[in-house]
Amino acid sequence: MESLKVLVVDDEPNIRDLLSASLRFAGHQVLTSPNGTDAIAKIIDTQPDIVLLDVMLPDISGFGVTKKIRSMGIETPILFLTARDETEDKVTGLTVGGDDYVTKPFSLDEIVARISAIMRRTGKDSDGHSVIRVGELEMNEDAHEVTVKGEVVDLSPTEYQLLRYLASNPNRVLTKAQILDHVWEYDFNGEMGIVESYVSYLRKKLDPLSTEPLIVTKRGVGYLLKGPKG
Amino acid sequence: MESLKVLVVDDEPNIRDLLSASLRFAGHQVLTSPNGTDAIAKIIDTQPDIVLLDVMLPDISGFGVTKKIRSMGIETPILFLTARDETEDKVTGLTVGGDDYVTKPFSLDEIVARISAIMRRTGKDSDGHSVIRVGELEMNEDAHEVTVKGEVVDLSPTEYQLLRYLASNPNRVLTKAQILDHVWEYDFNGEMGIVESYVSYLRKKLDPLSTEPLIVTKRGVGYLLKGPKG
DNA sequence: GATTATTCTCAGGAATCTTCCAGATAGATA
DNA sequence: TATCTATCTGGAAGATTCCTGAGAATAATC
Repeated sequence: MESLKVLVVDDEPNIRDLLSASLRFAGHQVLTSPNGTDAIAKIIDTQPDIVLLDVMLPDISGFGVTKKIRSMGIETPILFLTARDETEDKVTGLTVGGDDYVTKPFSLDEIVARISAIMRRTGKDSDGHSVIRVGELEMNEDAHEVTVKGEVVDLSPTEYQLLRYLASNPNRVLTKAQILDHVWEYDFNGEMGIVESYVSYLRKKLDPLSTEPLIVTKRGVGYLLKGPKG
Repeated sequence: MESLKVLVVDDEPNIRDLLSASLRFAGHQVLTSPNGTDAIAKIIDTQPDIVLLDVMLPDISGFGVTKKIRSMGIETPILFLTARDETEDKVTGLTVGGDDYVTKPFSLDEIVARISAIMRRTGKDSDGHSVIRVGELEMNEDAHEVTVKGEVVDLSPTEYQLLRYLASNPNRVLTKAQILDHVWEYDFNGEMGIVESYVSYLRKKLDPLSTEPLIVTKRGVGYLLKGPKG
């Protein structure tokens, strides 16, 4: 994906920093804003490609910000961030067009993936490759479908996200800490043993279909997904 | 469908913004107008392909606008927006020719579908494919008829709209929030559980006729309609 | 005005998923 | 080889998500 200009709007500095770092690493240009009024100004001023917008803001709510900018004819796609227990029902009428929303707490990889999905749908992403392909493995992001040598593999949500993270970094060792940070929610409080468990789950599902093991353990370091070359 | 020039006339900014965003995403060019006099001027000036016209306007009523422009020989098709409690007789007399009307509150997908229908009827849309075909499923938009392997399936209005939304995005996961925003009315204030209910209804009607389940649940993500190939 | 159809909510239960634990296994080191 | 450590994996509790039937409220139809 080409570089995008992303505006992150959230009153919690932690969330802003987390998202900024993650999105910058994904190759995007990031702007941040702590409240609604400032966000509106920045949107008008800088015309970002996409806005990550917290619904709960100190001054104007995320919904208010949306209405305001839409009334000015600005069609920038928005990815809403909402608390889980909050308003799962009040999204109606807001995810117009290509918009979407994720619930807090989210995983960083989830955000990056959703941004890609939105940009693909709005057609602003030229090389919209919705398929990740590594050797015999294929992940269709639109359909959320995984195949190995054409055979469909059924994965749970976490299994899917883990595999996507590995497949996005083929032939590269990823430490358990990195995996935990990318795949699990940012407030996850558990041990790294869970990564081992999920790698095990993936192997049990993937290896019977592949000619050689896809996920390789680098003892003392981490894991990597084996690609065709390198 | 090719790109259309649409004029949205409504005094409520919210409605204008909602429709603008939705129609722009559908690939149309959108102009807006807050009242009757301005609308008449814009119609003469810009010659839109279709007009979305609120009946209740602060100055001249939607009917007045219609009479005015028709008297000038402008035959642009009109889609009236009316409040539910307004008498339907009033409207029906005026929806001559290719015109149509929807009651507020409406669902965004309904509007897009009605526009397609009008353009097909008035013959201005060349490649207007009035039949959605996904695998064994066929939806005839003109006749509002659904068949699976040739067998006719009887659907309620909401069931039909849900299926149309799914069938318009085959092999693509749609979240419950997205489904709610596209299929249900924009001021719907209910839970997402209703999407589950209607998916259940659809499955009960469709699956007995199809060789394999059409609607697939992507746990933790949403639903998708399975098409013939990847 | 009565009957039927539809919409929507709710709640129990089923199915699946997440997480942790502990014993088994394999690799590294002395 | 013996020992230590890291990793693997099965099991199980608990949580989450999804499905579906039942019923009330509303709208459409005759």
